[in-house]
Amino acid sequence: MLDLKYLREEREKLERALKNRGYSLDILEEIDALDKARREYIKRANELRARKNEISKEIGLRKKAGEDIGDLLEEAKRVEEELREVEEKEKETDKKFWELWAYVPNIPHESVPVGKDSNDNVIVRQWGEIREFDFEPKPHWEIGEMLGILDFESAAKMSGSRFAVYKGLGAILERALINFFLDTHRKNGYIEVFPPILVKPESLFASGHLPKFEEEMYRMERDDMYLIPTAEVSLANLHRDEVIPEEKLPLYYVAYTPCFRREAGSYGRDVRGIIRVHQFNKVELFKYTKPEESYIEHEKMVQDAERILQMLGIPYRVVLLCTGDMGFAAAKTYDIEVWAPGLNRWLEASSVSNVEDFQARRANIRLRRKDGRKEYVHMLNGSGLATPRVFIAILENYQQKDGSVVIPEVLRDYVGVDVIRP
RNA sequence: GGAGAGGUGGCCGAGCGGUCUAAGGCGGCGGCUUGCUAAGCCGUUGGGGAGGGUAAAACCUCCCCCGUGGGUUCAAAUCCCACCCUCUCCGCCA
Repeated sequence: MLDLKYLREEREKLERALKNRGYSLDILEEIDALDKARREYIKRANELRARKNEISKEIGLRKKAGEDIGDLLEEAKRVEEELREVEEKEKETDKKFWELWAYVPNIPHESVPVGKDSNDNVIVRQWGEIREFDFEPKPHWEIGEMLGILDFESAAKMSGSRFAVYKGLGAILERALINFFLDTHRKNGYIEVFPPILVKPESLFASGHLPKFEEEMYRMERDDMYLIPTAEVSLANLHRDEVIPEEKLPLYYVAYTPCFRREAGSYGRDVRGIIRVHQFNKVELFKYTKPEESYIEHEKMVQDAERILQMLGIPYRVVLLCTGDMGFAAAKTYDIEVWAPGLNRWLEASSVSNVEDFQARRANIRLRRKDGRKEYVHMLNGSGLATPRVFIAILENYQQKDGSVVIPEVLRDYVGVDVIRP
């Protein structure tokens, strides 16, 4: 949620931001009108309540003195009547106003390129040698099935499409990745957290996933709980309604969780393999920072995620998303894409965003300056990393002509073997 | 799932229909005193909103907030209803 100053005082900035993101400006008129109306109602209601308080106080005094209070009771009735009317309108207007305001996305940072869609994203850097194959590299699902470490048939039987069963060394490799990610980030100063993955709607509102992305999530109707689409949700709620002393910032967190996504609206896309599945594992990085430090911390977070891929020897590129391609809550986002030779394409393995104070305002998380002043903190999130895409990259980049897959050196202690053979 | 207890300011804790503008304590901050330290004394100390004020602050006025939402009343922390959360015990289960 944005600061209301953008609506009231810095309207041009807001309009430019919406335009650059490809949003229509139409709702702004309505929001603006609602804001003005609601303030009028607040003003009138406050006046009436003030009078009401006066009357009550005077009744108390007069009663004690044994005087007549008939005229006051009458006035009180009139005031009460008008107050009810005004309060009702106020409530209604207020509700509509905040509903609409909650749909307004974050303002992109000035360093974000203006653009329409992913074609306008900017490749910032690329790392690693793209391997030349002396045979036709296979897609990961073929490798995985051939090695007996991925089983899509059984997965479809128990859960339907877009699920995978990891077996044997496949299961071990998956677990190895999670542990390797967690261990590495922990050594870089992140506090490890294992949060709930079933959360209340308020938590999703705070992280910015509700109300806009209801369709993307699995909901437990009986208890009105949701399965998290990312650990960002849990980590963004870790300090909800808290005031953090500035000397405690920045706070670094890392969490492994399963993530659940309905993938509504992507029917028929990436249906094979584990590119796009309903349930996957992800290690998430999260930071709470002072506003003046968030962009430095953002760069550092990207590098923390990149380091993992360097250690694994997987070629990747860092992409700066343009205004039209960024997520709702983000002010600036870098994607890290890994090279998948079997698919002959780049796959997003991480998305690292600075949401500035957008979530902090929704979650009410502030910092206390040394002089006692309070400000909203800046919050950052980034995958570090999502396992399926890395799993794919390992299988496809490290595949050998005989169908075996070499395990990257840093993972060998975790997996227990150097090569997965047919 | 059953039974019970409880949710009040940063924390502890009183209050049970009208100076609650929430006692008192602890903590924090400022000061005084004290040759140091401990202690003592005085003062101060919540959040949100609307309006005014300012270059921006400071500041001023009013309103709301005692778990949440309703209700009763001229008047609610206090009475009534519903819900949420926490804790204890029992049952069931991983």
